[in-house]
Amino acid sequence: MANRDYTAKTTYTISELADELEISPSSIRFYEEKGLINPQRTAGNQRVYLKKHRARLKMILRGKRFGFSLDEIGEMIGMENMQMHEIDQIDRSQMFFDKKIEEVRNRRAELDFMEKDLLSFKQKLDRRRMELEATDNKKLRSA
Amino acid sequence: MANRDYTAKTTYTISELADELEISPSSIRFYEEKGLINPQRTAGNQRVYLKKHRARLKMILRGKRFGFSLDEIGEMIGMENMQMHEIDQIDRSQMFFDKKIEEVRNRRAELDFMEKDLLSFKQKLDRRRMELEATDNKKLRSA
DNA sequence: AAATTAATTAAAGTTTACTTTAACTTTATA
DNA sequence: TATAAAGTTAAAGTAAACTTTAATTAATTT
Repeated sequence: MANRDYTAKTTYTISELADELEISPSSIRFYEEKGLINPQRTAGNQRVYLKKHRARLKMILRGKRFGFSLDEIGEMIGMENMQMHEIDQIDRSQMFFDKKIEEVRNRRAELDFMEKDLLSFKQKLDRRRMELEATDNKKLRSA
Repeated sequence: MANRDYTAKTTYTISELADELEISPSSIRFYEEKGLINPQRTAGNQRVYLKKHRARLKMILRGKRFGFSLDEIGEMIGMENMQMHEIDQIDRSQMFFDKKIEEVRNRRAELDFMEKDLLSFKQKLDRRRMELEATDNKKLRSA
């Protein structure tokens, strides 16, 4: 296959990624400091990000939105990259992930409650709106 | 109806609520300072919480777990309690809640991604486990 | 080649959400 | 009724997650 280059983007500078993910370059550097991501470097020492780094960052942001702390996210990443030499070690990690998966599933139920809270706020406004409209109509008729 | 008292609990001290909701009394005081809750007081100035305060606290905690900041939660509560005198005002508030409800709904999709991330970590471990077991069996046979 | 523009680091600063402390008062228990 | 346990406030302290700054170097544009 000769000379294929569909100009598909495969590397990113820090600010390209920052723009795309709507976070600041310093946040990305901060995550690196915390050991959550390890980009390559150019000859001149500037960070170069590949698809996998972008995917990793997206995962970090999802974890954050879920409510995991950066330390927790770091723990997961650490386990993912760990050399697993013993069945026991694997079992413990599996249990760790089972717990996290359950947390995620429980969270779904909470979202339902949250939605109910918000809908009930909205309905309260609806009722108030109908009252107001009734009053306004009365005023209009009597005018 | 004479003398009914099913000893059903209708008031709480700060530490009773704190214990039940698994937060510290100071957190509850902190939420009060932020204007998120307003308990009654005893003659001796101690806080007394009713069912509605308990419900309010639960809502605050749900909001927090969702990722709303205390300021955002305060904004919602403020709108709930606001005197709505104008249709316009109501419309703006409705739009506010519509946006929040959409956020909650979008979050459900993210939970699915999060779960996928975690499941894929787990499967990686599964594969590693099978490799390890195969190797161990070989060793056993050759021993 | 000169001048922007973007990147680098280390360190200090900021915000949010609490927690702790201290000095004191109220309520419950022995 | 004395003692202990729980509550009160204001103010200072803390941890996490960034952000800002400053001094410097690299890459891009004109």
